Amino acid sequence: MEKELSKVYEPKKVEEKIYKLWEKSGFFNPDKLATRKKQQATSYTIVLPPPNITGSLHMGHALNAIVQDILIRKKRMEGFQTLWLPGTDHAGIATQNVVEKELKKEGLTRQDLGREKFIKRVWQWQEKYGNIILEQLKKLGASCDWSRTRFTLDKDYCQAINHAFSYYFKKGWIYRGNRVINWCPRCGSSLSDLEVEYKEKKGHLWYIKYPLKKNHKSQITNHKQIPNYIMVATTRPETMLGDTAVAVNPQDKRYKNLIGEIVILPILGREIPIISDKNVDPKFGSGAVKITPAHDFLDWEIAQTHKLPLIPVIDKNRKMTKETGKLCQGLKVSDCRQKVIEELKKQKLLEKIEDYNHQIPHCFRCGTIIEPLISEQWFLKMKNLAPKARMAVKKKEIIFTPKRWEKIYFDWISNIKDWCISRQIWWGHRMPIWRCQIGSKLKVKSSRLKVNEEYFVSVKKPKRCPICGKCNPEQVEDVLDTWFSSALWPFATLGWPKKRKAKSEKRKTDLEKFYPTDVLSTAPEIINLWVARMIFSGLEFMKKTPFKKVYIHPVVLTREGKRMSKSLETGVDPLDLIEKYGADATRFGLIYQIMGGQDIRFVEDHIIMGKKFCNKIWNASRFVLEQIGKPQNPNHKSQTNPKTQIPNLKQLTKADRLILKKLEDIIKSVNKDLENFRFGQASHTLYDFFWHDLCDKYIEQFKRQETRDKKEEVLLYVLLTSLKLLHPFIPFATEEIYQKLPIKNKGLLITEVWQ
RNA sequence: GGGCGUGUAGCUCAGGUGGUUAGAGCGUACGGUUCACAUCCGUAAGGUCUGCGGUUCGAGUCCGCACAUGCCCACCA
Repeated sequence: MEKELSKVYEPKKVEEKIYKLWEKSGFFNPDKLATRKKQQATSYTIVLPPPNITGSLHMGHALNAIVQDILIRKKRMEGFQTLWLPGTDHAGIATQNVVEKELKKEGLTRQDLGREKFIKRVWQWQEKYGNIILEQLKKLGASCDWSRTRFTLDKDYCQAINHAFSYYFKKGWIYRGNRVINWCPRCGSSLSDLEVEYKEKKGHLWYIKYPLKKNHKSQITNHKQIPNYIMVATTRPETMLGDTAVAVNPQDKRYKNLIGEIVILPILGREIPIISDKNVDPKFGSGAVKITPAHDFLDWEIAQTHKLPLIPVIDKNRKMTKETGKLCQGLKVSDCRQKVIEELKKQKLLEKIEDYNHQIPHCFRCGTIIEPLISEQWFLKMKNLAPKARMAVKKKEIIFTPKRWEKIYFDWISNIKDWCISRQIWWGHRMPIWRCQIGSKLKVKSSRLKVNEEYFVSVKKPKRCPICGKCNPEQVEDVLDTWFSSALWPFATLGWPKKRKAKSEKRKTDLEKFYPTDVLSTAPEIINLWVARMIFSGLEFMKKTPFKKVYIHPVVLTREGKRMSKSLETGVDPLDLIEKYGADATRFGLIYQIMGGQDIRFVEDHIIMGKKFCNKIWNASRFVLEQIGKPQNPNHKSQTNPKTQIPNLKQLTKADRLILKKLEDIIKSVNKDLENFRFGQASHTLYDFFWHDLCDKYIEQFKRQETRDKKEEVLLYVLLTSLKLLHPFIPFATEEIYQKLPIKNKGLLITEVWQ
C-alpha cells in the first residue's frame, strides 16, 4: 500500500481496494469481533429485508441499505458484536413470472415443461441471477456478514417453514374454505387483498329490469300496486347469470313492499328472491343490487347471511361455465357481456346505460384484471395471532419511526381477515399437506368433514396413510404464499427451529445470541404484508417480538414527485450514480436528503454535493498529513496518540479551544440524531462542521499562524474524530485516509473506537 | 368514500417545545486563488414562508377553513 494519499481523489480505485481490505479482515462477521461492551446487550442485529431474486438494486434498496449500514457501522465501532444478516427471497409469483416470460421467448409454457422441469428451470435462473442484488449492495459498501447469507428456499429454511406450518395445523388454525378470492387468470393463482391494485377505468352502469313473478301470493294480499319489474344497476351485466337474489336496503321506502317477492332472472328465467340487507346503499344506482355470490366479495357476504346458493358462472380461465346456459357457455367474459346486452335489448329489459368510472382490480405483479371467483383455498386463522401482535405495539414493545405508521399497522391488524396462504403456482414451498383418498370420497357425502379427517401434514410421503391406513395419499398441489416464508425471516435465518444447546455462555447459538433483532428498516408499502406478519410469527414461535424498533424509510420519488417505475422508465439507477460519483458520494448525497419521514424527490444535485464533500475531506486530510509529516517542524511530536488523548487544554489557543468545543457539541448531536433515525440531520451537522468549522476557519487560521503556535495534535485529533463520525456515512474514503494517519497500533477504521 | 402527508429563494430541501436582519446545496452574477482542494475561495442578487381567518405582546412555527399536490386504505354493485 502506498504511504501517501493520492493527489487526486478517485473513488472507484479507493472503493474497490478498501472493500477487499474489509472482507479480508473478517470484521463483517460478529464472531470475529471482540465485544467491548461489558454490560447490557453485547450484540446488535439487523436482518436485511431479503430482496426478491428477480430484482436488481433500485433507489429504495440503496436507501434502505445505506440506512442499515450506517446503523451497523456505528454500533460496530461502539463495540457491539454486530450482525447484519443478508439474504434473498424466492418471491413466488414474481419469480415464476420472470421465468415464464423467458420460456415464452422460446415458445414454451410452464405446462409444456411440467412442474418438475419448470422448477428446475427456475432454480437455474436463481443460480444465475439470484444474488445479483447482494453483489450490488457490496458496491454500495454494505457491511453484511456474507458468510451468513440465507435464501428462503434453503434446506434449513424449508424445515422452518414445515415446522411452522405443522404447528399451525396441529393447533387447528389452518382450514380449507370456500371463499371469493382474487383470482389472477394470467398467474393462475389466488392473490391476497394486499396484492391487488385498483386502477380507475371508464366503464358503464347498466340499468336492467328484472321482471317480477306474477300471481305471487303476496300480490293478492297486498293492496298496494306492485310494479311488474324491479330495476337493478350493475357494472358487470354478464355476472347476472350467476345471480341468486336481488337486494335492497331495508330502509328504502321505494322497495319496502317488494321485499320477499320473487323475480324472474332475465335470459335464464331462474326465480330468485328480493331480500333486504343493510349493506346496500340506497343512493347508488337504482338502490337495488343484483347478488352474485360466486363473483363478488360483498355479494358473497350477503349470501352468507341470507343463506343464498352460489352459482359460479366464470371459470379460472375467464370463460363462462355451463351454468350460463346455451347462450353463453364457453364464451369469454367480454364476449358474454356483449351477448347478454344484446339479449337484454332484444327483450327490452335494458333501461339505460350511464357512464361510470370505477376501480378495477389488477394483479400487482402482472397487471392483469383480477377475476373475483369462488374457490377452495387454505386459510390461517388470525383470531389468536393478531391480537397479540396488536398488543405488542400498543405496549410499545415495538416502536415505529416515524410514529404515524403505527396507525397503518393498527388499522390492518385490528380488522384482519383470515390469511389465505395457498397459491396455485409451482415456484415456492409446496404445502406439506396430504390428502387421504378415502377421506376425500367421504367428503362428497358429508361436507361437514373436519380438515384433519381428510388431510394430514407430512414433509415426506408417508408409507401408510395416517388417516385410513390403506390409501395412497396425494400431496396438495398448492404452494404457500411467499409472505408465509418471509414472515419467519428474523428467526428462521438464525437457525430456528433447531433445538438449543444448553451449554456455556460462550457457546450460545446464533438464535440465542442475535434474536430478537434490534432494528427493522423497511419500506412503507410492506408494513402489513411483511412487518405485521413477522411480528405475530415472532411472538408465536419465539415468544418475543422479532425486533424492537421499526424504521420506515421514505420513498424515493422522481423529481416530479411521482413514483419511480421501471415500466415508465422514470427510475434512477443507483449503480449509475456509483459509477459516476462513487459510492461514498451516492451514500452521503442520498442520506443528506432524508430529513424526517417525508418522501424525497430525487435530484442529482445532492449527489454532486456529496462528491464535492468527499473531495474536500480528501484534500483537507492531505493537508493535515502534510503538516504532521513535516520533519522541519520543531513542534512535531510523533509520539502523540490521538486515539485516546484529547490535547491538553492549557496549552491551547482560543481557536484550538473553539474547534474542540465545537467538536464535542457535534459528537453529542450526531449521536442523538442517529439514535433517533435522524440521518439527514446528522449528515448536515457533520458537513457543516467539517467544511465550515474545520476547513474554512480552523485550518485557514492554522495556515496563517506562526509556526511555534501550531498544534498538530489538535489538527490530528480533530481530523481523526471527524473521520470516525463520518465513517458510517462515507465509509470508503474515511478508511483510506485513516490508513495513512501516523497513529501507533492502529487497525481498521471500521473497528476504531466510536465517540 | 376514508386516512395520512406535503405546499418556505429559479430547482431540491432544512427550519425540536412560537421570540431579534428566515438558512443550505445546486443554479445565477461579479471578483479571487502558484504554496490541501477550480470538485476551490470570497462577495452579491433572489423569499408578501399557498391563500383567508383565529389564538398571542409576538406565528414559517399553534388552531380552523379553503385551494393545490402526492401516497395509502376501502365491498358502493
